[in-house]
Amino acid sequence: MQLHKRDVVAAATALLDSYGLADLTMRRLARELGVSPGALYWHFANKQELLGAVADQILAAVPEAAGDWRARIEGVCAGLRDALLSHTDGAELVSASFAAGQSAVMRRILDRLTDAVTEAGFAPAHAELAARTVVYYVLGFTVDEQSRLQWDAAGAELPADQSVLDDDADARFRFGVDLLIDGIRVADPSVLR
Amino acid sequence: MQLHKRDVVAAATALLDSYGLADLTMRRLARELGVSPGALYWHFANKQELLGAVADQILAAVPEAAGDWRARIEGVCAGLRDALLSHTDGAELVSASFAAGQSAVMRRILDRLTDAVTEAGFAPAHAELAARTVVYYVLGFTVDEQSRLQWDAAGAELPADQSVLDDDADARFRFGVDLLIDGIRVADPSVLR
DNA sequence: ACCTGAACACCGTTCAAGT
DNA sequence: ACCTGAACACCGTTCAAGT
Repeated sequence: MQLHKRDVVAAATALLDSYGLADLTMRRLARELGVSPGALYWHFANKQELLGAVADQILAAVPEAAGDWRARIEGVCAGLRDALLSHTDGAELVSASFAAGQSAVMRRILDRLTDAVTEAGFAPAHAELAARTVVYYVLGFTVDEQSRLQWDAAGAELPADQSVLDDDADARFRFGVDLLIDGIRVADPSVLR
Repeated sequence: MQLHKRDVVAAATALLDSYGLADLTMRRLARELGVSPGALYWHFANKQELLGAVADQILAAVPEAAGDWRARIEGVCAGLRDALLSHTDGAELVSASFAAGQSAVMRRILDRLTDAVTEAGFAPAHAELAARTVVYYVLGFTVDEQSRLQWDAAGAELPADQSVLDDDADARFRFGVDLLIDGIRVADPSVLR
């Protein structure tokens, strides 16, 4: 039967979860699907475009956030991080696809953050810059966190050292988000507080 | 004559500047140096380690920054961005090497930023988190900026559209840095204003 | 329209053997 | 100690030809 885009993306996501980004190759994916490597190029222009589709599938799990601008920023950040952490190398893949301009969903998330910052009182151009700063933080933090997590999971068997207060990754993550929110709160001239 | 680490790094940097990161391969580098590919593995454990050495060479141009904590953060950020922009794909290379933990100089830059944030009144653990946030911003912004710059340089010949106020990249960059500095200023409980 | 087969032009890494 | 030669096990992408 025919090969459809969604089957390809589903198989790619399965490959990612089982073996990681380095083993997500066009040839291996084709083998898994029982087709020749060339077949994939009927459905996707190149590997970047396919990875962008996988990134968008991962990001589909990020929920809409409600509340005031502050709560919405916090919600989007937490949801984004959770989505990235639930797939092997998810942060690295989405980060690369975003940088390559291949993730439509990431752009929508950026727009939602821009809206929230606009509500905080920023002019549109400045709001997008602030929203980008938030995205860079979430991606950078989570790429880092996930690489440590995956390194620890392979072998290392937790050294159980300074891992009581220090490794509360959630709290560390929120600390950075709050720093950015504080910056947004005071940087805007129209808000006194 | 013998091959030395610094010759290898110099040739790699030249290759990067001329053809970009995608064409900086172990085989091509060996060809350029007139040795067999295997020779490189006597001097470097693997490609990641070699790229880390190239990243550190690029980062050697980042100057020490003086002044109060605020001026030092601004100085390091500006110096870092300048260093990245002066090599083809410099931001992407350094970003990847930092994420892979292969850049010793990037860790020192992080330490300098941590010192500055500590001087602003943060406890060490929080200071490093804030410093990381700054690094994620500079890397994210500059990867983005450079990919657009290089895309425009190839062909596109400037559309000359909304590129008067909007594309003042320096100002856009400083806006984000200031946002972070504002966040650092207010997030700390011991500093009033 | 959709896919195969086969090719093109490469990769990173290893390692016995040489000097 | 330092490097060669050759191999191993792959890559992404293209494209005539088939159905």
